[in-house]
Amino acid sequence: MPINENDLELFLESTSILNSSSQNSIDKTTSNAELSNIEHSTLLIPQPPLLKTGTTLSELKTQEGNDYCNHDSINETEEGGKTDSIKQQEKNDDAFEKMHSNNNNRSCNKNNSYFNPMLQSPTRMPQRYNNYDEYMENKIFQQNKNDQKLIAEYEKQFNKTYPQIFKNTNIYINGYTNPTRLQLHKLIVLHGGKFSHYLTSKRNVTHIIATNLTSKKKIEFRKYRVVQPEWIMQSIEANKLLKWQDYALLLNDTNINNTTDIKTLVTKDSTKKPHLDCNHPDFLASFFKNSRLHHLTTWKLELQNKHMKSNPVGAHHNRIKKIIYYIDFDCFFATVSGLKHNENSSLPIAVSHGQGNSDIASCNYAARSFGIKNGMWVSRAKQLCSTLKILPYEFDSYRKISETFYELLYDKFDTVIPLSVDEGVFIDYPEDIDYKGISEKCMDIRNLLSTKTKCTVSIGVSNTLVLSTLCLKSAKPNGFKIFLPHNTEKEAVAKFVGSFQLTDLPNIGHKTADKINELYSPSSIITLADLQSNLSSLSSFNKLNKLGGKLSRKIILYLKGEDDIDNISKINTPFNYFRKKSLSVDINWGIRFQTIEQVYNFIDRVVARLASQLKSINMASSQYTIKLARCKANSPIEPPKYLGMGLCDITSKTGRFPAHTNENYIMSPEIKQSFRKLYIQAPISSLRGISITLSNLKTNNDRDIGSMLDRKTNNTLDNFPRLHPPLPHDVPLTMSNTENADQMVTVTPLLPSNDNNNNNNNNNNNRRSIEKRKSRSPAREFFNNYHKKKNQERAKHHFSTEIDENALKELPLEMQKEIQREYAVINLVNSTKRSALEAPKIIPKKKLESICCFNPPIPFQKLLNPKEITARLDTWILQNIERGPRTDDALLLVQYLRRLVKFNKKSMLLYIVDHLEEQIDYYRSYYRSASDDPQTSSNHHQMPDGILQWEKLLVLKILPLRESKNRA
DNA sequence: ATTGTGTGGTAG
DNA sequence: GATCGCTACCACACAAT
Repeated sequence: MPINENDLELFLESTSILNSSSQNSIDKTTSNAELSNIEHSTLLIPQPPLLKTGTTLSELKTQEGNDYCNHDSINETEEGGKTDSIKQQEKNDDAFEKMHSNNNNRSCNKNNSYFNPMLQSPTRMPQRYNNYDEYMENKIFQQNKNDQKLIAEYEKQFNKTYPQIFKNTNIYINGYTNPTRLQLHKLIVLHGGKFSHYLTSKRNVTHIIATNLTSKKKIEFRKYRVVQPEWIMQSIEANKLLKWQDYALLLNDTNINNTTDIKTLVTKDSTKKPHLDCNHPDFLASFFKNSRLHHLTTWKLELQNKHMKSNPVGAHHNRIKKIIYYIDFDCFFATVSGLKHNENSSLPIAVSHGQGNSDIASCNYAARSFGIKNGMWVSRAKQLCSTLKILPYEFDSYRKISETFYELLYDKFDTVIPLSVDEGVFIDYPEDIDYKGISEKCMDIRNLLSTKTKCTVSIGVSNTLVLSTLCLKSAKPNGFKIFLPHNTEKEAVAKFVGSFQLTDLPNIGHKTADKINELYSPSSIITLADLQSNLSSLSSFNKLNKLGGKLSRKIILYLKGEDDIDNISKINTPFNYFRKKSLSVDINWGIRFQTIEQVYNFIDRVVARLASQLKSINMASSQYTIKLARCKANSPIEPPKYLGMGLCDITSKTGRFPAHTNENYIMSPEIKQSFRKLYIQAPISSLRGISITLSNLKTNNDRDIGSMLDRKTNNTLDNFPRLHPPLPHDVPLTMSNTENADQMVTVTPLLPSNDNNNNNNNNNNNRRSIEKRKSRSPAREFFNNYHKKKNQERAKHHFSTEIDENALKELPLEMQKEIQREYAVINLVNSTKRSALEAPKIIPKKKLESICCFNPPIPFQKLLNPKEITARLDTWILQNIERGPRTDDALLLVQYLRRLVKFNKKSMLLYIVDHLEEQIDYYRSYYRSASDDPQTSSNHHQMPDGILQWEKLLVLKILPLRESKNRA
């Protein structure tokens, strides 16, 4: 079978990688071992058949594509993945046929299962077992069973029995061999040998087959019978077991002098717990099981799905009283682990996996008094406090206590927003503020939790999220703080905020804190009070702007104890705020690969995981980002942390799937391709981290929003969490179901090509596109025509779904509904333009009337998207803030707003006016605080005239419009 | 000018 | 035995168009 063009391209590309890496490997830092691995990688090129006797190669071939195939086969090639993807376009039967007649020896690889998901046997995806041993045991059992099955099939098909040459041997194959591992495996098994997939079952292994060993392995294997593959081949040829010594790879006297009796090699480390490296199929699971950070993220999702509720009173939450409780366990992990191990909590305790270069996840306050901090390495912490007690993680307990925590508090508040396993925001909307009641509530909660969980919580209470956060900081540990300032008490607020450190403010981490310090006072460390006093001059204000516009605004608001829009929407519309927008897996620990195939296998596993997660939440993705960490050129090959990533260069690449999908057989090849583009000029062994992100998520069906992870269904219907705000059911939306269904490719990418035009063009187009296509991805190519057509159609709609996605998420729920109706109308209007002119009846009049306010949307300077409009207004205000609005501009705006009133565009009007008010307020408060400051007011920055004019415009012209709407 | 990409930061 | 350095999201600079 000739190598087809696809393969050729792939081949060229893969060899170019290899070339570049071998160039690299010339320099001193690269070991010989790496070089030899690279040479081995050229085994990607199909090899000529070597077998002659015993079993013929053709006999082996007929078994290819058979289900008999190990999921840890190292023989997966990229060509395999690609060609499979091409073939999946064909009927599955055809594909299977071809597979059987496949005439080169890129044999069995697990991608075969991509032909048809149904082919995936359950054994391929190991179930979860209680422990690793159990898993191993089961797996080995399965593999032996498979071996028996294979023998039976061969004997049946070729009607002969095979001489039991390798009886009583147990053979393991290390690394690349020629013939391939799989072929050797079959030969060994057929001729009576046992085959070990893992060296972890070393106690039984009698021989190790290898053609090449890394220096490390040479040492490791020096007591074994390490034999070259020719031993197998020639033994079969000779029809008897030849002396292995003649084929020994390692010339080791002690072994050669050994008796030729086949005796199992018992090694010291046979009892050792098997080491899971990143090539092991269960590495991901085992890593995640022990990763605190992974648990944090998954728990957050779980808890939000299960316990989040939002019962604000009315649409405009910011105008009614709210009491925000920020509740947080004190050094949660340390406390719980301490309880579990009956440690005295007054002694320094920390939670960590290891004893040396291992992160401290949490330490108690006794430990903190020594200067120990979370995230510090144990070795360093022990320098600070030699008596520090290191406790293991107790993930189950953490999770369980967290569950109790939310269950106990769920009914006590109007709104519950879990932020983590150990902390959440809880909100009440009382009619009046009852200080005594609040502090009693705090005490009750603390008592309750302390009796039920034996853990202490701290509580910060205030009326904005920022202030609550700060209150919590000052309440810790084991206390509560209530700070509910009146609107008039600005000074008190400023003073309170000023008493904190830079990093105490949300969104200011150590990097930003350093930056701010550098900006204002490189020599000493400044506090928030320093920052406050610094901000009163415009030049200082501009300094802050170097952090970026958004962040500096945030900080200015925070310094006054006010929430920014981000915080507000988090509180007011949590379900909207915490909608799922992306899904990713990051692994930056334990990543050590030798060959590109191992990486591909790994990517396959990661993508499989992502795909199943996507499916479980009933979503599909159209964009991915792959991010790689490779160790920095001059940093040591092994970092101080065991299997850590060390210092790395990080690069990333985004790409798009041909359509929305959640199938790993579409995603995987694409992502691998991006990997190849990204990971160039570096040996595979320097890869230290991989992250794959899927974004542009879309639900399969907007009305049927699936569960996020394993959401429990014990909630009442009323409180049943939703990821999206409910959509109006009677309104045809822009993202109509039918259109979505077309966009979404969930099962197989087979297309009904009943479009006549396209069909005719296809043949012509194909020839051209093969010549000059950029993408080597068959899936992409396959979709190209389809997608183009789709886009053309969509372009006719003036409004794409993106408007909904981006613009709506910021708005309160009520407004979202209304604006969605607007878009529904817009869409109807557009569709009328397109097709309804010929067939005007396409929109029944009744339907139109049922949509609340059937008026066409009102553009502002040709803009329709509310976010775009406010953005334009923002720049307009910013540019004219000091000299005031120009009359004609102001007129334009007012006219626009009046039109909104006239056509009853309530939500839009409200949105715009509120926004304007907020903006002008923002500048006004800035200039006011500047002019209040005695030091600066004399020099510059009196309240500029422009501000007054803006205010005038706002108060006299704009705000009344909002009121008129209320009356109407 | 708008849109997309790669990078960086933060939180818990 | 070590060790388990995740992941969602936003913002921004800059390039591409």
